[in-house]
Amino acid sequence: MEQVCKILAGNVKALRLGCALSQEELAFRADLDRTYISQIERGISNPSVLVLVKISKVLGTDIQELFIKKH
Amino acid sequence: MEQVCKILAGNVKALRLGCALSQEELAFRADLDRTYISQIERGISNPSVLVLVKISKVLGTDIQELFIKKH
DNA sequence: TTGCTTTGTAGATTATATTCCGTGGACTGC
DNA sequence: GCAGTCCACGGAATATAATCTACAAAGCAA
Repeated sequence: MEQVCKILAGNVKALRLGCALSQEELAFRADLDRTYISQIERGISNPSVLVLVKISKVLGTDIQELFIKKH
Repeated sequence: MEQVCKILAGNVKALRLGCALSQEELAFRADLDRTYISQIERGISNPSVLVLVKISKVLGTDIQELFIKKH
């Protein structure tokens, strides 16, 4: 899709695992679909700002953190 | 719409004016619609990540900057 | 082996982002 | 006055984000 989506993918997955959550649990708490979380973590979707806000809230961080490229 | 969209709105507008660009010129360079730039700057749209990447590139910054709340 | 949980993935549907058309208002300079 | 630029705003059309359903595969434990 694009570089940004790959970065998002890695960060969401890493943060989710850091919280010891399954994709399904994250989806439930963020009021999103499980398969959509899977798409985001694979970098094949182009989510909207509001979706990222929902996810970042559940993961205990802010939306900017999701865009930071790790090393 | 939501708090984050208002922050986006203000930052896009401020950065655009800082570059001395019209909405139309920003839209052209970012390959977006003029009226959509207007919507974003009014905080009434929920743009996708790829749209924000396009805009931030034209404005000479990165996507994270667009989410920083100015005091 | 079996059973359970988690995730990938595809297709069809719904919701909404994004575009495209237009109009009108505020402002500036001539 | 007029012409030109810039922007707010609406409605309709199109593109795509986001959901829902279902099935398969991988991992892990008993």
